Amino acid sequence: MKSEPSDVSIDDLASLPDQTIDWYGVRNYQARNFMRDQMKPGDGVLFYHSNCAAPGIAGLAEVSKLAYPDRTQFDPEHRYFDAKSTPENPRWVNVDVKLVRKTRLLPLTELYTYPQLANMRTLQRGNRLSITPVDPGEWEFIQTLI
DNA sequence: GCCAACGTTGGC
DNA sequence: GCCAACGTTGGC
Repeated sequence: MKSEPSDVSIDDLASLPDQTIDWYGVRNYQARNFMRDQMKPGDGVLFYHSNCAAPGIAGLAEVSKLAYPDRTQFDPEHRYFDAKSTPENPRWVNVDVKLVRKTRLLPLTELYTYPQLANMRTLQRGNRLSITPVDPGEWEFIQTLI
């Protein structure tokens, strides 16, 4: 799961109550569907810093709550407000994510060097999704790097 | 700041 | 339903 550290960094997550955040702001249907349909409490999460000087995996986290309506879509003052969404028929959802532990920064440039990760979805050319599945083999390999 | 890639919008 | 225009993502 990608987060811009200028918005929410791994250290920000560590300082939050219960070290947990609602993963608000996803406004892409594919990424939303991953949260809605594939993610359940206890699932492992790679917390990734994107759009920053040192992009890469910054920590391990886990899903701590099933997907539910994203609070920010209903708030007209919020940058993620969606006028077409209603509480009766919400368009956007998010899961909650809880920190497991901060890791060393595993840079994107390093991830690209491992043949074991050659097919990792988030590393594929042109991928822009902020949330992508990680294969079990990729997950296990990454555990050995951090 | 550039730009490739790709998603969304809206006229027709 | 097509597709041009536009917006966003995110590495570099």
